[in-house]
Amino acid sequence: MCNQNSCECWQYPERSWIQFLILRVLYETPTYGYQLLSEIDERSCGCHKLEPGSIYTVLRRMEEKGLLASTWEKGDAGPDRRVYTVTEKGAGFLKAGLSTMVRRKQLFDDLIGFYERRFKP
Amino acid sequence: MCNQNSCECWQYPERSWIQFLILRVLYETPTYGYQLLSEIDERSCGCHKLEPGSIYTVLRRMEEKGLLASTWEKGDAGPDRRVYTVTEKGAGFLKAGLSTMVRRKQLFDDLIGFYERRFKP
DNA sequence: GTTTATATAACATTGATATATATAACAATG
DNA sequence: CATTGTTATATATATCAATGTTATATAAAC
Repeated sequence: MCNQNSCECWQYPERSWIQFLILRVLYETPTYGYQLLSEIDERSCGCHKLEPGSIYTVLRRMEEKGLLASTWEKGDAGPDRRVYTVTEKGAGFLKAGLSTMVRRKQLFDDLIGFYERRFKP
Repeated sequence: MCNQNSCECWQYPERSWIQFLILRVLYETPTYGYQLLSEIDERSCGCHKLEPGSIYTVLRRMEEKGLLASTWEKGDAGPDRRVYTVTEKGAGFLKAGLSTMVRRKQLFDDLIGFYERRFKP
């Protein structure tokens, strides 16, 4: 099924799905928490709504782990924003996680196929 | 991106990924924990190895939640086996979860595409 | 006073780790 | 033959760290 038999990723990317989403977005465009909320909402077409409490907690913990770094910036309006960028470590984490996801793609597709066969309305 | 804007699934299927794998297998062929270990290992090509301690804990909790039901059966060899089947509630849970996964497919594919563009060796 | 923006304590869920138990089959030993 | 030890099969559970949610609080700018 897969083309590799080993898995160097130290954890299940499915478990930290949101962290990979966040890293993927920040990798291309560093931004701040409040913006990420709508960004992720948009990209997932409303299927992946996050509460503010979730995103800020996750962002803070990711910075503690050294996956992200932040600086304060003045916005056009409203209070200052904490802008996050992906660190080198964060990029490595993202790469390893996505690599595992790629290897799992067929397992994922199998689940989709199963749904179409058995449950599709 | 998605074709629906709402999400009736009460939780992220990514968070309980393994539970959906288990339900998907048991839905077609009821079996016991030890067998599930190799079944899932095989289907994921060794990318999704589970320790016995994980599968039995998950199975027990899924039965507590009413997603699975079990009966003891004698095997050809070795000790008796606890064979699990998917309950009606379990099937509904599986259907709802997979339905959400389908809606997330494009988000998933976007991550795969991102990997190919940015990281592929 | 509404929108924008961040913060955090407390919590439930999840799956992993480590460890324990028990049965059946089989070979070796006495 | 009977016993012993080993391996493969099979289940169980306590404890733990990671994860994301909930609820709530704070504050700046307009």
